[in-house]
Amino acid sequence: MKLARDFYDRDTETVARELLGMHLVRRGTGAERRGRIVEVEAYVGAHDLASHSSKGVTARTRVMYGPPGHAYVYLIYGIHHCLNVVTEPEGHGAAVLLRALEPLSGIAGNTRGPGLLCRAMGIDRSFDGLDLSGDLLFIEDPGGRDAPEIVAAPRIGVDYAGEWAQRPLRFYLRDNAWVSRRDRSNRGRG
DNA sequence: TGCCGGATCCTG
DNA sequence: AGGATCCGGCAA
Repeated sequence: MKLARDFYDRDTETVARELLGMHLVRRGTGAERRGRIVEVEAYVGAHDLASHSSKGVTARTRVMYGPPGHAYVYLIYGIHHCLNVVTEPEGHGAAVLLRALEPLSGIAGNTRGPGLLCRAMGIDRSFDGLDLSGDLLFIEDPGGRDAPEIVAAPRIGVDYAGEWAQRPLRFYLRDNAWVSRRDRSNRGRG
């Protein structure tokens, strides 16, 4: 069933881990597009120097600081879109970046990587601020699954963030073929 | 108002 | 290894 707002209104690392294995569902454009979330990153709040919210409340981060259970979508390098889901109570400035999907149905193209994920799911900046309790874009718990084996690793592309760059806030399903990058070292399981 | 650089991806 | 290509954030 569709995840309710209280799922998102919790500790960001917990939400990130629990999102692994959930289904991201996109409707409103022909056949339903559905993929299994296999890789995420947690951006835990304004004190997290890798997070856009560390700049404070601005036009761009307004949605991140808004209520949980909404989409935060931004444009990166002028080309690609990235999809996040806002977590924790309003005013906290935290979100989980969805980095890769295992295609399940209705998906054409690559879903390994946040930009490719958005392209395959038909998500752009018009989705910024969208309420995930609606029918256009939401996350569903497929139920009936065992607890997945999760690997924790440093986040990708945040080397500018000092010690926060090293924090193991990237999570993915161990041995899943759809994860965007393979680690050389399998550190930080958990 | 101008400039710098990025939570990426593709090609060479 | 480097280019694409837009816009947010900050300095002036």
